[in-house]
Amino acid sequence: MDKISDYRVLIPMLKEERHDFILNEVKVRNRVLLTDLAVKLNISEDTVRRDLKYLDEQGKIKKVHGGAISTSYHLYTYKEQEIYAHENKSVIAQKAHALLREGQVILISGGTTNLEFARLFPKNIKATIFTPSLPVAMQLLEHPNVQTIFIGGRLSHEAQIALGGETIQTISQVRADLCFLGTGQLDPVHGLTEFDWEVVQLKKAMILASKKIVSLTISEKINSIQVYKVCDARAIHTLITELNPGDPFLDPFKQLGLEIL
Amino acid sequence: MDKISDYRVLIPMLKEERHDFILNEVKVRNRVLLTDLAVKLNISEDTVRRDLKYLDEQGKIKKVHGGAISTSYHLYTYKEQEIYAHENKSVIAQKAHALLREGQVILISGGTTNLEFARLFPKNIKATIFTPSLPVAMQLLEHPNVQTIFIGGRLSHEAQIALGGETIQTISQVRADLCFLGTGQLDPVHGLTEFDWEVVQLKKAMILASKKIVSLTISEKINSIQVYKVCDARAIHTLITELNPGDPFLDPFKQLGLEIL
DNA sequence: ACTGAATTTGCAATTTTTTGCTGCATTTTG
DNA sequence: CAAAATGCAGCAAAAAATTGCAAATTCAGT
Repeated sequence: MDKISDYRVLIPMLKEERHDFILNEVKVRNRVLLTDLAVKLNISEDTVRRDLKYLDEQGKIKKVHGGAISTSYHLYTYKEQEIYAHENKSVIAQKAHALLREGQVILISGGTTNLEFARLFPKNIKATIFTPSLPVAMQLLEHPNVQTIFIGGRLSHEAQIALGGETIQTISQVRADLCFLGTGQLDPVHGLTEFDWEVVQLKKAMILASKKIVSLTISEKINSIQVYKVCDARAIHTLITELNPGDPFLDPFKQLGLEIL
Repeated sequence: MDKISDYRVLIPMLKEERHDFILNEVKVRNRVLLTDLAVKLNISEDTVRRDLKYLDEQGKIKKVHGGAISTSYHLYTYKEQEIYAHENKSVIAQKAHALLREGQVILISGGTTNLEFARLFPKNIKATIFTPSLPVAMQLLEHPNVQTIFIGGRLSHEAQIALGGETIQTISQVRADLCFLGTGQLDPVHGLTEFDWEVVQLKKAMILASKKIVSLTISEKINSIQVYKVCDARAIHTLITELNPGDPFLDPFKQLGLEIL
């Protein structure tokens, strides 16, 4: 992020570029502060104000006192309990874009980080995505280039995902290039763990069905343990957190041979 | 971890964000204390008071001494204002309650009327419900007594339902007591018709899988025709509209032997 | 390359909005 | 009934928005 903003300070942006940048910021963060934008874009607050006003008139964003918020944000019930963690999850979701290739078959499990990943999935990449998560599927329907296949079965009220024998049976018939695995708890020694036995079975099946396992994990879930084990940490090929890849906090996983992004 | 919590405190919230936050709090716990909100949002109680006053004037919450409570549970929950002819659909959904019995196995297709039916499904009735509709499934998850089973498959971007061979295959394995069929167009002579061939296949499968077919139909969809035929009007056992059962408009269906509610 | 119009951008002065505070009225609670 | 808690109105400081204007930039047409 720092790299990018430095770059931005030196080169003045065209109006259209600014607009795109602002729209992206709003999309990713759901809200932006006017002052932040002025600093990031290295232009006066007045210009930002004018940009926001224009984008508001276009209906692209909603301008409010002190900044702007996403218009689509209110529509669907997207309960974002912890605002701070949401920022991190957006960062993680965007890092994960680096792994995507045209035409991949992808498995995505549940969880709010994966939901964020689904929301921010690049609009221009074609992919076939299997998921047992209701909210993830809902998000993916917003992406015209994504072929979404819901893995059916008995739905869990709390987790809002399909669970049970039929679901696992269906997953076993899939061959995916990538699997984005939601993280319960992650520990270098005890691996990936969960508190729900059925979720463990589901995730095991997803791992078996995929060539490459990616774990999107906010750092606060690292170094904690739950009762049931899904897999060893080694079974995860790529670990993506909101931290800098060089952060010593992640060293134990690096030593296990995981790719860190 | 300290970093994160400090970070949260330092970021000022926009007024609209606070409003969203408060609405969500009210929705989740039905009541909120003014002092709690002031602490959580890290602003003065006066500001919270003003926020609550504003939201009260908007009718979103009810302000009471020392905090606020939820007005009625269904105000902020869904985009129900956007559902066309919502009033009528609510009436229809409630009439349909008369058909429900404890422990039934039920099939529900897509459509906004069925969505409304799912939303208003009696909280106290136990049932097992199969559906290929994403929004319907989401609504059903709010009902603890309902076992929801999603019929998976390739998802249609527009209709937000699962379609295709796998979906139909799964439906064919179900034996349901009741099937609530969303209506494309309904005509006494030409029967139930749709403009999407795949949806037709899906509905045919649902009809085969159910003992009794119920059609929830707003009256304006009656006496119009589309290209593909799902079934004869006679195949429908019970027709529920927003009209009075004795309305002469419904006579043609009565003569065909349909039960009218 | 030069001109001149149109657009864009930044600046300063003014207005509006937001927010916290003080003092006082009102309600709740023991 | 009295003490504590809550609500309310007005006020002032800070932040943000608006307005008018001038400098800078872009760009078409010579």
